[in-house]
Amino acid sequence: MNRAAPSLPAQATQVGLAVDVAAFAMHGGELQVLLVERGELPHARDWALPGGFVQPGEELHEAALRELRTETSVDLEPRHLEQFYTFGALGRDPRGRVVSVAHLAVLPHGTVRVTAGGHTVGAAWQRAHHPPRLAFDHQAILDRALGRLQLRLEYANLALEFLPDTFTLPELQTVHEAILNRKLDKRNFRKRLLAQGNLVPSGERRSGVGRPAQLYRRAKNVRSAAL
Amino acid sequence: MNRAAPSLPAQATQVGLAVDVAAFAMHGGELQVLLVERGELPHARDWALPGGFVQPGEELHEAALRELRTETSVDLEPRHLEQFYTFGALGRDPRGRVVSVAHLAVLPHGTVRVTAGGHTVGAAWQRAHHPPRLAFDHQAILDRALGRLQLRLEYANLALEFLPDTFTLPELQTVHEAILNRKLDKRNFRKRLLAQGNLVPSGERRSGVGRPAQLYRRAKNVRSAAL
DNA sequence: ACAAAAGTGTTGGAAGTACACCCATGA
DNA sequence: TCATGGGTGTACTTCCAACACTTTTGT
Repeated sequence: MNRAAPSLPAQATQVGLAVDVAAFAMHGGELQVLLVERGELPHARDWALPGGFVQPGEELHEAALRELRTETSVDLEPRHLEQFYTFGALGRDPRGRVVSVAHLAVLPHGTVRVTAGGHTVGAAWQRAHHPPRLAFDHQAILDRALGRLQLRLEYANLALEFLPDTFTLPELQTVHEAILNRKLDKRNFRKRLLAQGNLVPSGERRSGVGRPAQLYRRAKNVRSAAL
Repeated sequence: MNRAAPSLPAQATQVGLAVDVAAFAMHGGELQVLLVERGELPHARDWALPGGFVQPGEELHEAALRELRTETSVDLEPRHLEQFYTFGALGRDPRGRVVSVAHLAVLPHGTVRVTAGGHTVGAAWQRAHHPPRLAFDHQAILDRALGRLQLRLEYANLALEFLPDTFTLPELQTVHEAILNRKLDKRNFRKRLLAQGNLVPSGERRSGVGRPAQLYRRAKNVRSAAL
């Protein structure tokens, strides 16, 4: 280790460092993404992913959580957050050079209420596969986030994060279908998920319109989706 | 579009923006990573991944290519480069806050000669799985790069990038083994690769010590590894 | 002839896909 | 009784992993 701690050399470009968060949840059988309505220029009144500038002395993931908290009132644990790509193209922000480290977040079930704060005038869930027009290059960020989310579905049992403690298999299947944006075969889906051994029947059943469905919960030893 | 182009707000943290490149090649049947010996503080005389600060008006991938060119004399096409993770932890650089966007590069076969330039005093290939002690957090960057490289091997026929136009199946297998860092079964390997249909026998054979091996080239329609 | 590396097939298990009917309940 | 959604099994295919001997060449 060197004792000397010289400061940044002159040729080091100084840029604005930002984070953006693509936060997903399931509502009404559809995959939703959390968006905010900007209150300031540029792109005032446009929808955007929650995000903003990193503060001095703040880690990237801390900044992402803070922005999410202040702009949408959603308080998240670090383990539900994953950095997935950095957007730094020239001209992506009209104010100057801003590099944004984009994060993927999976919101635990029940995170429904969102309220605008900070510099935003609105915060709302929107259909992830059919969002409104987005500010900056946020559509590109969202596209890449969706791709990453689908990749994660294979490994981690990510879908469980979107559901309450107990849930039915048809509900779980709906989550998978919403993320993958396509229909799955019921029998094959159940076979695969149950064979995995991560689900245990709770004994209870849930009545609805048709035949009541068996309720399941995640097995004890299953680690919650490592993002 | 807004006409107004306000400058960055006061709360925008300004940080040093850097890129680093983990560039790989095959030499002597082993996966090698391109390292430079630093000539300046901090970490003078330590080995590091090629990289440096992004210049104003320069895209991230351009900066990565430029640093690679000036520090190691390796000239690369953009399609051989992929951004894979951004390292921005506080304290990762003693000079101040520096965020580094790390890139993965696969060097086309034949890229052997490297010469130090810029602020470096040395440039050399080193064993990717057994590198010397690295400066900053570059060991973590290298680890993640290796992981990404292994993932890429499945999809894209990445391994072909490491070989000349014509090559033998044992050579191709060696590349896979070097990247995965484990041995593969010869028969299964050949079956899988040939079934893929991306290889065509060139008709020629290559003589060496034992029985001569059939030479192959990639099929016409095979896109070269999309990184 | 021998050393050295290339080349070749079969079998078993695991995982995925396609596909159609019966069951339990509430209205 | 009927409408609604829940629940079940089989056959086929594909992919992967394990495994050992023969062939061709140079020396």
